[in-house]
Amino acid sequence: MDDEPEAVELVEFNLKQAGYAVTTAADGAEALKKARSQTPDLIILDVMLPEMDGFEICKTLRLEITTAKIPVIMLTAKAAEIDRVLGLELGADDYLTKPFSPRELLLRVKKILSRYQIEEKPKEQLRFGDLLIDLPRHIVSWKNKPIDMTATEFKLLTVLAQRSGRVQSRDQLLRDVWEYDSVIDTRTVDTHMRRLREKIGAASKHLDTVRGVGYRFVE
Amino acid sequence: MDDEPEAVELVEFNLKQAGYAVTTAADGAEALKKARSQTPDLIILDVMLPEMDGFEICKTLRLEITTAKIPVIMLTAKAAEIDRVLGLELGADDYLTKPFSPRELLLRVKKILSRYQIEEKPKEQLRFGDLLIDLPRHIVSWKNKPIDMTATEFKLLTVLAQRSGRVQSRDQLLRDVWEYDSVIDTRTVDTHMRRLREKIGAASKHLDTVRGVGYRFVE
DNA sequence: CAACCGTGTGACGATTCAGTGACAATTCCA
DNA sequence: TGGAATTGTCACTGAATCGTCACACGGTTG
Repeated sequence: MDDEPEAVELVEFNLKQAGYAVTTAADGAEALKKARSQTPDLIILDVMLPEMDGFEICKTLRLEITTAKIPVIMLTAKAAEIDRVLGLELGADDYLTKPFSPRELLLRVKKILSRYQIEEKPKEQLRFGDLLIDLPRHIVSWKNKPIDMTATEFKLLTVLAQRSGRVQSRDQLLRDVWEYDSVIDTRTVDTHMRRLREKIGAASKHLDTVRGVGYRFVE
Repeated sequence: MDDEPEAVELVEFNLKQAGYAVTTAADGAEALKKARSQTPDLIILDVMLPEMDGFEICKTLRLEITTAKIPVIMLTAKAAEIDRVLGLELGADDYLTKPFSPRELLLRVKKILSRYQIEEKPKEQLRFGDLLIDLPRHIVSWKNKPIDMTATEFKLLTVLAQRSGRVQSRDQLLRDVWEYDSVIDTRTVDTHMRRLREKIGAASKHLDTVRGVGYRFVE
């Protein structure tokens, strides 16, 4: 997320080389949008950006629940302390002054990620556009409006969403949602899918039927 | 804890100015001794030290229970990356390359301390609107009027409130409220929830039942 | 085109679940 | 020690939820 295309590419190339999945953004607005929708493990942010500067973005990221805890590394061309100060007080986790070596960047990234990985836990929230599934709160919401559903429906949706993109057979779902080696009819799954679709309304576009195979959650 | 007396003094002066209590050590052995006996909130360590170098000390600190969790900031004269790596791999929490400004040091110190403080303070009081739970006093009040309740009810309410928003299964509650791996019937939880709700009256709007899952405290 | 297969749908009885009142066992305290 | 407070269990009940069925629908296949 930088203003100089080549610099962005360089960073991207190096991070990808190192095995990280990288998404880039051309400006602040895009960066914020992607941060919200993808909730990355780490954000690298250039201070100098068109429109909204890096400080502004960092501040905004910190204010929103979904992005508040994502570590941020700030890139700055000015070595002046004041920039650093701001970066730190804004809650950035680290910073680099340009020019920096790719190796140095990788080290920072590695360090930050390892620090967070220690505390890392399985995802508590799954977000797909306007659909939010909050596991510990046991709440599903669509466009910030909570959707009431039964425990079974919640579990079914969760299992599908956690395996987003992969088709789950009815048998698979019976095992994972109903847990015991159920003596339950596989058609029961259909009924629950129907009820689930009814309840989540527009969000049911995420729930695909794969004829002859099973069901699939799509993003 | 440095090998150059003036530098130590400078750091000490600045930290004290900022209101921190500072202890210094002239060499590695002294540093270790003081770290063990005083268990400070933070250790600033120079890489270059007579006898035992900073890496050695850091490694030793990490090995001992009393000092393992104390955050360490490393100071190094060499900007070479390799040193940084070592510092990081040794588990230092941050580092500074010399020369550094006092202001920069203060920022790092502040940041590290705040990071740890956030994780460390269990709240003594929980307040949700008119409902106040005072942990050390063992008092619950609603609109400033104390509510009489039994120890079990208090614990139950506390556990739920401390995990506000997150659904707790009956089993979870049995583990956390009754503590031992209880042979108690999970339905017992229901009974206590009922009594709790009766006693706290209007405040029971905070106590949600999540059918098929458990109970949840909502704000 | 017609038979077929798999899925969506509406309805309904069966089951599960949490709230409730009662009661015995246990603990607490005077 | 004795009575009161607290605690754990149980059976009962209404309501929510669940599983199943029969049928409708729509695409696929021969």
